[in-house]
Amino acid sequence: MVASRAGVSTATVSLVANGKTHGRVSEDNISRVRQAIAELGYVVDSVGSSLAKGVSSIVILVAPDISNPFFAKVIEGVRESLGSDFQLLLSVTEAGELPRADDIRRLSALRPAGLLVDAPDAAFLENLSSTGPLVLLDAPGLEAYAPSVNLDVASGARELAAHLAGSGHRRVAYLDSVTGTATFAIRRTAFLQAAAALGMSVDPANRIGTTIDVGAAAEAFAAAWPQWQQAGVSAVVCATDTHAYGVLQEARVAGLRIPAELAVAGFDDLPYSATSNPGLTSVHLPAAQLGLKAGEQLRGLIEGRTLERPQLTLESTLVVRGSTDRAAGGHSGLR
Amino acid sequence: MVASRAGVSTATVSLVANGKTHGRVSEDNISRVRQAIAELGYVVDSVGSSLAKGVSSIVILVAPDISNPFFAKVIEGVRESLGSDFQLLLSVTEAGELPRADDIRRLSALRPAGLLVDAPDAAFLENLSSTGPLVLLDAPGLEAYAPSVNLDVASGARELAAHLAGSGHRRVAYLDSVTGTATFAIRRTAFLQAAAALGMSVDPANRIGTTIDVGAAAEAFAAAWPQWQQAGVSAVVCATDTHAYGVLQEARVAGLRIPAELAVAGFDDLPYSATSNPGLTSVHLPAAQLGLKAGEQLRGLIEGRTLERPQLTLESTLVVRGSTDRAAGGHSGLR
DNA sequence: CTGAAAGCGCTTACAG
DNA sequence: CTGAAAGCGCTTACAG
Repeated sequence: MVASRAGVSTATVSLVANGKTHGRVSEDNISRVRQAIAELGYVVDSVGSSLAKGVSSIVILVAPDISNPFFAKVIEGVRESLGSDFQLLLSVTEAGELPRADDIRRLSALRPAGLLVDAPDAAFLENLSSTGPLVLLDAPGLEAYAPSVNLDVASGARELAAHLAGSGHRRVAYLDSVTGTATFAIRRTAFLQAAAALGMSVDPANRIGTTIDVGAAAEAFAAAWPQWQQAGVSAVVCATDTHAYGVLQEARVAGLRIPAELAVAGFDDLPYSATSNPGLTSVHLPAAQLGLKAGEQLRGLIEGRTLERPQLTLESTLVVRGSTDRAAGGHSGLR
Repeated sequence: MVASRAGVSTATVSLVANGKTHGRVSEDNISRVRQAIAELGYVVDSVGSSLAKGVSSIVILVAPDISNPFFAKVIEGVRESLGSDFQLLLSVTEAGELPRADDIRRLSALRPAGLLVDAPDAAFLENLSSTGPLVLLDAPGLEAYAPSVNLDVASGARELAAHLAGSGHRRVAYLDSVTGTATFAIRRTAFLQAAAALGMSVDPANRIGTTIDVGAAAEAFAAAWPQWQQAGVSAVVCATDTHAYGVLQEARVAGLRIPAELAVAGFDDLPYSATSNPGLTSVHLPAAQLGLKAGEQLRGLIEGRTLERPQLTLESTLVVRGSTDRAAGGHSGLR
């Protein structure tokens, strides 16, 4: 080790590089080593270090859907809380898939300092034989497996129901997501329950579902609308903003006035929802916070702390825009 | 090492695990070791292996913009070509940023088998002191730094110009991206040149630019349209599909008939462009191929081969849809 | 406070 | 064809 040529043993260099000098290295040596490190641009070889320590400085983030503006925010939050002490690396799988058992084994062979898993299912967690620090994101109902950070989508769903009821809507349609993720069941159930309590009816016949895809949602809406219209539906709630974009698209084609003839709302509050015309009313989910908190929890675990609150839930809030509220406006087209 | 308990030395196990048995291990031992490996679910510890070999099985993909449907396709291609011999990990940076020098040093300390860098700039490559296998993606003009796989956006731009000229357009506007990336200069230059050759005018006054953002593009178009209209502009070409979505959005609000009163086209052919209404005419870029070829080139480098063709260029092609061609149709709204 | 030494889990000449 | 041994770059008891 070249750095040791600046006066001391490799052991001392290691101590300094790891900040474990307290009461073990003289001030004199500390500064001498620091200078040598700076001069040589030395960076601790993480492979050697990992082998000796039994663990690396890599944190692996596993997620089924990385190409998603919502997820980009989550990542930002994770980065912020993890800082530069850890290398955040994204596990890349086929779109919409979680890594398979042998992928996981290979990832474990990297000896990551910790694992962050977004939107897992029970089967995945069952297989996950990893023993290291683990935090789940957006895994409602799976709290038994590991500390997790969840989103309280139900509260936002109730706010949305109240908003629509307050705007005078009485018959509402629901455009669901067909993926079996727990969050969608929660969104639907919470909304339906609150709607019923507020005197709005969501006829089972007026509930449909598609994949999370603008085109699919658009087609499904186009096919369903005549019937919904006949049934007196004046508002449609979509399980995701992506579904809602499909509805907005078809509604424009059909010349439907929004929100006068049809109010539209979604969940997620994706960036595009703020700039679309009309703006899309949506249940805002704190993506960056989700990442941030998950990162903090994982740090705690890595540092061997016991988490005071292993289960965290973040609030969702309704953002009202032009798609349900004429007054909410948004920018209004050509000037 | 537990696996060696199945009869032989660790050296033999290592040989089998690495497939270096040719003429060095007896058939007998090979199968005995294989069985032991299977029984114990043994996976080579990549940290120990990396240290001994001096290189890991990690391939790091560095990119400024991971939350982009186009990029998701690129990743798919990379995965396919890299297979399971390498761990593909995404370096996560702030949105739109490439990693800084010390990030890179830390990544290098992981001893990656290779590096894939998407859309870099010269400054980044200057700093990149990494010595290992390196392949650039979408880095026109930077071929001097490393083997690269590029996109021939110019040919698509020329096709687009021919298509618009053939549809009778004479005055065209251009909505550019303001980020300095080389690809945008190429898109613009190629289109303008071909347009001029075909007798279409793109008045400098009818060229504007915004960030890659639907809202920003929508506003800019809204502000510019009155003048464009007065100037007789009948088509607008956008540097990205994202820009075009903004134009389509505002055009709908204004009640502009598309493509009759205004034809709109973009670059990238994002998934949404196929399902929007009208569908968006766009220059298709082979994202998955880009990733696939880059992965193949990197593999070659890692395996010590000399690349027969270190510089690859993939063709772009025009996809004509309803936004420029009434006949191209697309699905047509409520049935 | 300091350094020599063992060991992390592998791979690879090397001698047999 | 096979195994003992050295070594990859670090960290961490341990003895001083």
